[in-house]
Order: sequence, then C-alpha cells, then structure tokens
Amino acid sequence: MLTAMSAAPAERADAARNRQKILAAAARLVAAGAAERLSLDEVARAADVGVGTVYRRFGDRAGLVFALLDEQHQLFRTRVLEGPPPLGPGADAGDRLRAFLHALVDLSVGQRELLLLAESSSPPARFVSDSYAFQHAHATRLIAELCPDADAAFLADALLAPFAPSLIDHQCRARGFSPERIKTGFDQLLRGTLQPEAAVPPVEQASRRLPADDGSVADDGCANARR
Amino acid sequence: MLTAMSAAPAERADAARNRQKILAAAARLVAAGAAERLSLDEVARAADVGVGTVYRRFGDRAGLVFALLDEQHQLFRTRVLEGPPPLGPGADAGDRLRAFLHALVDLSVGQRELLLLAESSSPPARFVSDSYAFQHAHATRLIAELCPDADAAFLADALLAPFAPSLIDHQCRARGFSPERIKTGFDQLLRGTLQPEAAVPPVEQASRRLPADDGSVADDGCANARR
DNA sequence: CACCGATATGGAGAAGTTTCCGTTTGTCTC
DNA sequence: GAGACAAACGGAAACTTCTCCATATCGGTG
Repeated sequence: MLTAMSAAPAERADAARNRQKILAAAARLVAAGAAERLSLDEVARAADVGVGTVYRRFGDRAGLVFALLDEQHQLFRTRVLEGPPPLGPGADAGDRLRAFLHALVDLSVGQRELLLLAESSSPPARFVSDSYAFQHAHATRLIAELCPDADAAFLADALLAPFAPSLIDHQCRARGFSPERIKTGFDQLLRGTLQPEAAVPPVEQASRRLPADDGSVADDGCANARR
Repeated sequence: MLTAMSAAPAERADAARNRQKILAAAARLVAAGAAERLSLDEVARAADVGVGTVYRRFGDRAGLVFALLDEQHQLFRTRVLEGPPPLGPGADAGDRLRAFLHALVDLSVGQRELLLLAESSSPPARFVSDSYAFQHAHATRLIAELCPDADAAFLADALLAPFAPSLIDHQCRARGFSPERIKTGFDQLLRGTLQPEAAVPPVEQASRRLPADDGSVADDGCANARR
C-alpha cells in the first residue's frame, strides 16, 4: 500500500490521480446499476479523461474490473491470513478449509455482478490473477496438510472451479440454489475427499434433504435432434 | 438429423445451403490456425455471404462456435448412451462415472481451441447448452445412484466445473499438468466423495507420486501489494 | 405458370473495444 | 530555474460485434 515496491519505477503523480478518478467513476457507474454493459468509453467520459488513459492504466476491461474487485480481495486475504479462526490461523486444516470455502461462497454470491463482468471480459484472467494465486496456494497448503498423499495442487483447482461466476449465477438463478445449499454441497464434497478414514463431525444442517431439484432435464434416453 | 421436428417450420433450401457454407468456412478458418481471433466478418467473407446471414443463422459468436462443437458432442452423447461399458450402459454407476470423467478430460483437452473460443464468446453459454444439460443430467443420475443421500445436482455441477476450458488450458499450459494427471486427480476426488465407507478398487496407476508441481506460487505469507 | 406471403439476404451503420501516436506534463539534474 | 527525457495524455482511427431493413428469393397455390 504505502511502501513502494523496490524495482517498480514508481507511478507519477498525475497518473495516480487519474487512476483514482477512473476507479471512482467506474465504481459510481457500477453502483448506479450500469453494471453489465459498462463501457470503458463511458467510464472515460465520466472520469473526464481520454480512453487511451484508461487503457494505459488498466490494460483492458478485465483489468479495470479486477482493480475494482481488489479491495474486497485484500480484505478477504487479511481475514484468511490474520483473522480469527476457523478462517484465520489457529484452527485445524480441515476446519480452515471448510471455513475458507464457505467464506468464498458468500464472497462469490455477494460480488456476483462484478465477478460476472470480470469473467465475461476475460475468462482466463481469473486463473492468472493474484487473487486466484492466493486462493490456490492457500487451498493447496491445507489440502496437503490434510492428505499428504493427494495431488493437492489439482484438488485445489477442482475445489475452486465451482466458484466460476457464471456457474454460481446459474445455480442461484436457474437452479434456485441458496448459498446455504451450496455450502452444504461443498461440505459433502470435502467430507469424503479429504478424510481418508476419519469420521467427520456431522455438518451443522447435514440432515437437510435436497429441496426441489428445479425439476428440469431428466432426459438421457431422449434422442432429440440439435437446436 | 433427417427427421424434421414437429413444430419446426422447416428450413428453406437456400438457408440450409448457407448454413453449411458458413460452417465449412468457419471450420476451415479454425483449422487454418485463426482459431482465437476468429471474426464473424471474416467468416462471412470466407463463406461468401453477408454478415447478416451469419447472425440470422447462428445468433451470435457463441452460437456459431457451439454449432461447430455440436458434432463431437453428438458422438460423445451416443458413446455414453449406447456405447460399450464402462462409459456406456452396463457397468456399475461408479465405473461409469469414472469413465465419464476420463472421457471428458480427453474431450476437453482435445477440443481445447474451440472450447476456449466458445467460453470467451460467452462464459454463461456453457451452462445453458444442450451439451451441459446432458452432462449434468447424466452425472446427477450416476451420483444419485451411488449415494442417495447426497445433493447429486450440486455435486454434478461441482464435478463438471473443473472442465472450464480456461482452467483446463491453464492447467495444461501454466501448471504443466498432463491429461493423465488430471484423470488421476478426478479419481482422488471421486474416491472419497462418492464412496461413504466402501473401499474403492485401487486406481490403475494410483501409486504415482505427483511430479513437479511446476514449483510456483508458494507465498501465502507474503504481503505483496497489488499489480 | 404467374402470383404471393413468408423467409432469407447482404451490407450499411450503431456501439464498443483496443491500438497508435503526436503532444503535453511531471520529475530529475545541473 | 532551465533543460532533458521518460511517462502520461487524449482522441482519432482500425476493428469487432451485432442490429436493421429495403430488397431478392423460395416454394406452395389457384
């Protein structure tokens, strides 16, 4: 934040000022409901700078949106690294992993709008972002601690994959899943995967039966033609 | 294929002809390496039709790319529904699910180019596609059979989520995972999740230790600033 | 086979994204 | 403070995606 990283050439004063103006304008537009269909042209106009400046600062649409999401990620990162257990240090790896996924569900559902925007701007950007690198490293470490024999790096990807913004959105909208149902689902995924033999303490509302599956596609046998 | 669906007003001859011309031109361009950065304008020119025609036929970029993928999807569907076990009917649910995921790994890696294109055209399109509906229905059924108490619909989404084209691509490129490693990873995911108590027959090359993790990100404790 | 309504066509154009580059402005030195 | 230079600026231009609609075509019908 305040400590300029060593090799970084340091940002010029006017540049920093413009970065703030642009972020503020973008945040304003998003808050104003223009979330989807947020044009960089419009952002530039609202921030009263040229389009070129926006691109110089943020590279592309995805870059701007990620910058918008950054503050939340910093907070999350801090909660994970220094906050109270079970999300923060202190709890055992299993509890931490579970808390981590639950927190991620809340974050993903809460920031849905912006996350969808980021994803639509550039789907692969997620996987090369700082934020994903952090989540993957954290999950990998916890998984490795829980089961040293597993391919922790792969399992971390697999556990984070369901947080794809468009999947979360699809589950919330089309399938009608509640955040609680998603959390319970992750618990089921975790229970078996990461506890080779040990019996896991019953999940809080584990007795919950799956409600209306949304009564859709159950074909399989039907040979309907395309389109 | 040859049976015209009931309510469909039937496609006019010239329209059908143009559909083929467009698909052929698009396939040609993709094969020619212009996969990423495939412009519909260019496709229209190559197919010698107006842009408007491309849009009339396929709706948008995503529609065209999905149409290109459709043939492979039909073949896959047939293999699953009528092919030989363990992918096709006949094997027990656990074996079928495992074979299903393995086959999907091959499919996803094989069609990487086009799948990435489809995803970048419209990330949410995957989840409303026929192909995803089929995969989800099939996985849900198998999971429900294996563990009637689980939230099969959620677990199916969770198991399919790691097939996001950009994740597969990231794993292959940046992490250096081989398709075999991914398959083994899915086996680990399955083993615990879906077999509450039963011991699962050892996976073929289960003794394999995870090779070079690509030796990257292991920060976690580092508080590096953004960008 | 001439007619006609339903469809399809193609290209101009609206809207957005991204690149480029001549000009302006900080910032560091002397 | 004047000069030098890298960095930043802004907006025009090159491209894409997608929409619209006046015009051309198809394929039954009488």
